[in-house]
Amino acid sequence: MPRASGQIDLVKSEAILDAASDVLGERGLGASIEAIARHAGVSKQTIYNHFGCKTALIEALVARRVSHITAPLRVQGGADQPVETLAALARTLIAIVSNVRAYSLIRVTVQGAGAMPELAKAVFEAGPMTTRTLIADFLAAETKAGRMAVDDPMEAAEFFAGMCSGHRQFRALMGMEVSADPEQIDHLAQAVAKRFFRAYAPERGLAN
Amino acid sequence: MPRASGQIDLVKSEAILDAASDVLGERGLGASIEAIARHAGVSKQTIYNHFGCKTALIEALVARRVSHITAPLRVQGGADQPVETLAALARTLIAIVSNVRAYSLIRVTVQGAGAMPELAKAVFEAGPMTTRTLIADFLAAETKAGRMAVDDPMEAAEFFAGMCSGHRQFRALMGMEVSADPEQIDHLAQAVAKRFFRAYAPERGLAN
DNA sequence: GTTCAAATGGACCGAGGCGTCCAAAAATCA
DNA sequence: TGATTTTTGGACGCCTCGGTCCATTTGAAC
Repeated sequence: MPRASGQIDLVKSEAILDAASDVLGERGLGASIEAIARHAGVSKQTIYNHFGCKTALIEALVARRVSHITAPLRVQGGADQPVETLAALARTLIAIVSNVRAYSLIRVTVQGAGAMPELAKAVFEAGPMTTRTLIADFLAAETKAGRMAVDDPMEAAEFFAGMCSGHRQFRALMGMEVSADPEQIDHLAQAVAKRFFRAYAPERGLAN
Repeated sequence: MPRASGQIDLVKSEAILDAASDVLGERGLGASIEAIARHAGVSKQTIYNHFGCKTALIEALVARRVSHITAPLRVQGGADQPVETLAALARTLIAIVSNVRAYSLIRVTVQGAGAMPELAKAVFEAGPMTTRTLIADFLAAETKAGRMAVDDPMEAAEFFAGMCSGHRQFRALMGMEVSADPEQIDHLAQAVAKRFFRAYAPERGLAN
């Protein structure tokens, strides 16, 4: 019997998505399908065989990346000192925000915001939004345990995330350099945690 | 005698820049010159008479907007309660970040980051960077006066700015809705000021 | 009203991109 | 080896856009 129908090469699919991520990240939404095909070592027609059209390709790309985003954000509980958990959280967040490579997706989304708003929403929900709720949940729990005094967890989570990203997000979006030195990140994360905890510490027991 | 040479209509120039701001903000860098011309009520050729080429038009647009950005950021000193000044500052910052119209420029810059990096740098210097130094200066002064205890003013300024922008910047960049209700903004600004001050208050005299 | 630059609008060119088509080659299973 | 599908690569149509050209109109200064 011949090869069964619909057996497109999944490895090629991945390669195409990788190439799309690279090329789109570099040249933006204006990057041509041909460029992606070249970069993937694949013919243009194959891309159309796999994805149908350019927007479908981009949607697939975003969908795949989105599933990666949520992964490293699990709140690693355990430490009974909130400051330590906060610092760990901050370290993760800052690392994410400093990872220039991850911005290919976001830059594409920003560009395409007008043409495909659902995409922007999906990215936002998968990224910043889930992050915020995760942090908020943690803060609420700590408050209930009496270790912190957070009146509005969602708001506070936003403050926390904002402190972590600062201008880094902006810089990265603009294609400017962003230092990803682990030592600096760690220092920054500790500062964020210390100050944030101080801002929301219970009345007595102000840890330094 | 005839009209002197080089007397292009400055009013038209402004109209073109306004239109460019609108259309580019809506449709992104991909917006056509013709669309801008239509929106400005001007012929395409006129745009070329005034600006030469598309990138020059965009540079002019950015330059004009950049001069607007810095304006409302003057630190209005006077209040001897740092919290009040902080709140005023936060209100201004949040308003800026919530002003969706202002993002036409930024979105264009993000898109063009690859093609014209000097532009991105100029926007960054004029906007976030000067903001940060302004805030840092204020914090340093307050610290010197003993009303606050900021060890690293630049870092703290970044935290402050981050708390103000939060996800709003991100959302706006993605073309999503951003509430600009003055009442909400005011509430948020007060929360930022209160928490930030608490994070950096001198050892004694923790104003609630 | 005369004069000359600026503005108009519409045709035009060339480049480049999306998406299609197709015939030949490669890969897969029996 | 044979049947069948995918892949390839290149040509093609179509469209949009940046930018130019030009004949005509508008309008400001004299």
